[in-house]
Amino acid sequence: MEKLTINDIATLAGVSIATVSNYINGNYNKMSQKTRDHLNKIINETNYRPNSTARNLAKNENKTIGVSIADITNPFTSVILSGISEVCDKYGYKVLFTNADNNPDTEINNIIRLRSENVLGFIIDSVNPNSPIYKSFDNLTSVMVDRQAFNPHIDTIVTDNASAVQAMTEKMMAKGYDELYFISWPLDSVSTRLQRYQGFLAATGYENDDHLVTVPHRGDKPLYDEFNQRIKAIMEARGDKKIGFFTMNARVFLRLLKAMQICNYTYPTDYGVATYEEFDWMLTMRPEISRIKQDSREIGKQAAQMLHNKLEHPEQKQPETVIIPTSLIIKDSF
Amino acid sequence: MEKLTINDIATLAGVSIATVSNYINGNYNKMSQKTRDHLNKIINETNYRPNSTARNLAKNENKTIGVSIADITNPFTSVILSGISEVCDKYGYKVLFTNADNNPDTEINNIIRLRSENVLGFIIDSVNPNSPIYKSFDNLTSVMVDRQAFNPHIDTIVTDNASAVQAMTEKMMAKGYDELYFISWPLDSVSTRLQRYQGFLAATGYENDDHLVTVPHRGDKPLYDEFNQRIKAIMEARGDKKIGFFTMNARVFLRLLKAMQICNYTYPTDYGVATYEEFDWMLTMRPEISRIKQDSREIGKQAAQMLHNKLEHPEQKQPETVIIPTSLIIKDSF
DNA sequence: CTGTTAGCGCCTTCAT
DNA sequence: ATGAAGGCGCTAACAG
Repeated sequence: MEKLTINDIATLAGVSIATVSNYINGNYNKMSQKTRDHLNKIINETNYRPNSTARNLAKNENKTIGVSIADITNPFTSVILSGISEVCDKYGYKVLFTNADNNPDTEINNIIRLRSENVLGFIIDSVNPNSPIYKSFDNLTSVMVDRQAFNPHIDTIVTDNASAVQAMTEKMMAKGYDELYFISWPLDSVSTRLQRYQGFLAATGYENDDHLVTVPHRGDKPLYDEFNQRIKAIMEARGDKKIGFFTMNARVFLRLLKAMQICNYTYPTDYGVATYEEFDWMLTMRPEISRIKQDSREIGKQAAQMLHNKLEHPEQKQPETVIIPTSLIIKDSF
Repeated sequence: MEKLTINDIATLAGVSIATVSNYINGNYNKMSQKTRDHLNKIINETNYRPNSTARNLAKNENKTIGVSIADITNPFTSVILSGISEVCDKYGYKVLFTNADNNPDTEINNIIRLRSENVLGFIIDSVNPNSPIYKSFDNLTSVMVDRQAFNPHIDTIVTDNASAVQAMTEKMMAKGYDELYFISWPLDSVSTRLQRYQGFLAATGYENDDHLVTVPHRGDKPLYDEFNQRIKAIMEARGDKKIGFFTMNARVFLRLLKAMQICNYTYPTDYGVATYEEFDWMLTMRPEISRIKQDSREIGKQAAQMLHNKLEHPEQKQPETVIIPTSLIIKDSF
């Protein structure tokens, strides 16, 4: 079964390729009912599919957007992608997918490949939004998501980091905690981490980093033993101070919980806790966890919608930052 | 900044388009070092990118594979996608991504769109592998993943369902349980659910479905209240029989846990439990959960590898089922 | 080493 | 209502 071309169909049907082309494109008014039916029959029988590469070339358009994802195994990210995908479907964009596996170099390669595919636009969930490669990007054809560059020149959809954390931290403070700690991956220069930490600082008023605990790393490898020691030390030193922790995302939250279990501390008795991110599995924890819920699907949807708008109505503008609101869910974990 | 074509570059450089084409394709032996340098300079300055649509048309090849995902927000699935993506990168395939959001109709549309894109091959994580649309698929260009058709005519990569569950159930039986229940979404005709249930039946020897508990649904909506009642009834009727549960995936496991919490039962005292699937958040549960761990990344990788092999060496063969092994992790939850 | 030319499969005026 | 022909941007012989 060879690949059929428009020519084959034309000769099979005994018409010219122009007529077949018109049929394909729904210009039925340009042919008799008879040829229309005839073509319909032939095309069904032969199961002919026009070559979309040739179509794209001829029309000089390629309704494809490139999506560069930092780490698709992150549940938060996969929900973003579902939002992107939904909106792209709606507008008829194809989605060219790449995944960087959290590796900045892979990400750069992905971007380069996407570019050479002549995609119409980009949605980028970046490992490192400050990478020089984005300097060459055009705010007319790209949208970034989640992590933000220090000096963004591309529209970015982010979740509400700082003020949500600030609000949650204030709730904790209102419960009379003597000390609050912010637990995080190494801040490095990741905007989401920094912003969340800023919110924490704004609420607590701490003026140095004594209450910042990051999971130690050797290279890429987290050193959980050291982390556990650190937590243990903090707990043992607490005396009769009331002590609480805010974890910067769900994974860190799990690590904290684990560290606490090892030395037999339980919340909310021995310590209070709240976290950024919400997942299903939190629903079965007792007492329930206070948490900040973000609408990741909405992030994806807005990113795709915004890109669509820009592609339809190109207009050089100052880069914009859209903040998707979060919701505070307060339970009895502190 | 207009789109540059190979022609523009040729005139700019004062050479023919053939030379430019050769340069683009790395055939440097077909030109002098001088023109090579010259072209290099021009292309860098102009930031020229060859139009990949035109290239694909000219070479009549399109190194793209279409990926149809049932539900990308499922953590299990997103790991599969990461495996697919990794191997596709390695071989230089682009990934055209679609997501069905668990909707069979959306899935069919996605497949149709993918097809008209003239992708080289398909990897399909199907909502409904028995859909008639797959009848028209060719085992030369497609691989399915996870769920399996009753009468597969396409190679399928699945996880070890039946025998893993059987092994786990046998471990439970060895602990002297008087009754074991299999907790699941409605079996419908989903192969993974059926196979896991078969494993359960094989181990227990139950000859009817009295020990199958599915989460009741009204349409698409799960009726958790009814489910909770059902669990409660089972627990209250257990007398002093030792009773255990195997949950068919992590989400159902969470629902069972929740139902148990509502009536204040805890494992392993009041009941025993084990589940299919492993996720990070299980690590903090006390006692730890006995579980069946599947290597979903490997599923994705093998699917992509297999597709690649088929595309390179087309050969009509009987459809094959590849079973990726799982590992039993036995803890103190039963 | 470099240029000419005929396609790749389809679209789109412009005639008929 | 239908057909002929040029063109989309690039590749791949084949000449020179």
